[in-house]
Amino acid sequence: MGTDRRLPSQRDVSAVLNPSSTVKIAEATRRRVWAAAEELGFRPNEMARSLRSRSSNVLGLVSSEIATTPYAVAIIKGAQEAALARGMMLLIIDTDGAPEITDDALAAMTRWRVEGLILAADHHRAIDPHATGTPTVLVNCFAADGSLGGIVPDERQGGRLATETLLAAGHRRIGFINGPDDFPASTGRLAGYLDAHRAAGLPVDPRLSRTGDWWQESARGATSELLGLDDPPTALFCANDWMAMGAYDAIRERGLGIPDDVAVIGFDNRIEIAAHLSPTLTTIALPYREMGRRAVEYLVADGPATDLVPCPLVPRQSVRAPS
Amino acid sequence: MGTDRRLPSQRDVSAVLNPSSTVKIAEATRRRVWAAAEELGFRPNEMARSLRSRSSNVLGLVSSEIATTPYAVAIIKGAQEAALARGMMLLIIDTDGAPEITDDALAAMTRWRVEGLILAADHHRAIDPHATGTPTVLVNCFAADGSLGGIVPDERQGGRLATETLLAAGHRRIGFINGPDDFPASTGRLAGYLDAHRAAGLPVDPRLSRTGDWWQESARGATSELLGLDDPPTALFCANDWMAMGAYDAIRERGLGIPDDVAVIGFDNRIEIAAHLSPTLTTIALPYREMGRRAVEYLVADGPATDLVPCPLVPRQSVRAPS
DNA sequence: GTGAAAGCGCTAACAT
DNA sequence: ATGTTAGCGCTTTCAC
Repeated sequence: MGTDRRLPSQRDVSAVLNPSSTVKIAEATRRRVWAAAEELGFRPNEMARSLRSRSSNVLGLVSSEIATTPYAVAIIKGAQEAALARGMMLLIIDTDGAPEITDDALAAMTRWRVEGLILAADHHRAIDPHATGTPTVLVNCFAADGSLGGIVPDERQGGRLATETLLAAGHRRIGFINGPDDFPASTGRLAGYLDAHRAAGLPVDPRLSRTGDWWQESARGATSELLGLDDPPTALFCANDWMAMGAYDAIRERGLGIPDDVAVIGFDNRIEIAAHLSPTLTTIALPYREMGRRAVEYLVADGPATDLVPCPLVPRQSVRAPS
Repeated sequence: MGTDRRLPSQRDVSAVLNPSSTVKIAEATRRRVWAAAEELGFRPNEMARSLRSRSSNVLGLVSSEIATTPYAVAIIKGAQEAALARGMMLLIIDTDGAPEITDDALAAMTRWRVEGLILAADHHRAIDPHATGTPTVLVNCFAADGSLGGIVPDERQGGRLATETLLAAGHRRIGFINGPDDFPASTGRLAGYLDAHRAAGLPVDPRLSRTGDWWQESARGATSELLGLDDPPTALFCANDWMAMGAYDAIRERGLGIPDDVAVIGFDNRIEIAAHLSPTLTTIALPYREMGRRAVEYLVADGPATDLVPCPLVPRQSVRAPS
């Protein structure tokens, strides 16, 4: 019975259980350790591990009002996925937008010695970031002073894609109902609308652009005006799905059909709306999950300072397929 | 110049910075410690603290598909709030419903030595919980074998409240469009519907109850049938907001008005729908945030084994105010 | 290849 | 009221 009955030392156990250890351990020892760990249900204590190795393997995510906003949660989800895939923990705190909670959250992150910090916002906007000693990425927001890298949706590409989708379906007069000027989403989506026209060699009729307030009613009015023009648009690009919903109302009021009389494309892909209007709404999605994922990559691999994530098309019924 | 220049010992620092310490420290020492901590930006290392004190001050929340479901996120939010208020960290992992991720999540929770575990589901249902060595609460779900305490919405009280709201508005014939039988939400809401009738001394006309599939179309059909009856209902209780949306369609098709010809009440308070229909939808809210909050209380204070959280009314325009 | 020993940053028990 | 010391559960030298 040549079985070695001595206990492996602590060091061996550590090396076996720790995939990242470089220490060489005999196969026999490995097996004994695994078997014992299995039998005892042993789980290494992460606190002790972190303390000793002076690396917590923890990333922090502090978000403002994300967890209360139906869709932006996907940012958290994406970050979570990426972190777990790398064997890291994600510490998440949502602040509801309250500054004192943000301070507390940041303090907590420091006490837990997070190795990187993700600051995320519920909608694309500028923020005034606290300086912490920790590597930090911004998601869905950017530093007003440009001091920090930010991962944001490529609004311009999205606006262009929306417009091109309409162009591809044969439309030549495309109305645009935008949000207020002071949102990055508005300026970006407008730029994309213009880009698409330019690329197609088509003139832009300024009378076809209106500004709404992101809400349904404003777009209903704007759509009515647009449809009342001598040479009305045959398609409408609404800068968000709520406004697309308002456009639907106005189009129906005139007894017109979607997509045959007027095609409509939205932005944001709020599926509770987009997938349930009739006809269902073709729209551009905000790549939240991907943004969360990239935030983690950025922190661990030191990615680019600013990252524009493309917004994909979600084709549904409100735009005819190209012929 | 009586200033004491000696450094306070480690023990004093620990006692001062630790609110829960019972050790008595002189006021002068306290001040010196605070000042130094402030100046150095000192933040105690939570890992070391947890390791030594053999208590992690961490709670774990593992949820299935919550972070991808627009509203149930509020469970996480509520739990977060309550945990932070008690100075505890909440470790959150959403599993997307995949069993192997759940196992990983549970293993991670163990390695971080969580002192309590919250298992949450995206909709009210029975689950088959893993046994872990850690105190566990279920939220929005219950153990099929009754082995674990669960915090769930009081569907029955909600169904009763919905029905009573209609009764209070003067309605006597109330249609009920329920979800499929095999959901706790369906059986509970039906029981509440019956309760309200019984309490009001009103008979229940079985022809007024229909079963939908939670989706808009099914309720549209059911509503049409109901409205085609010789003695049609003057009010409709739809077991969720999507179905209320379908009821709206059917009511409009008949040229009837809401709430004057037919009142409608929904359930779930999916605000993206409820607040944006016209007229806006009166509905019953699921108390997700409160449920998350209670889960934490349960774990730290050893609350009741099963907890039914009341569902509040959210009055909007689809039911006339009581006269 | 393996074992022994030190020490991460704290808290708690024991002295003074 | 304050200082000293041991040790939480690991990882990492360092000697063998």
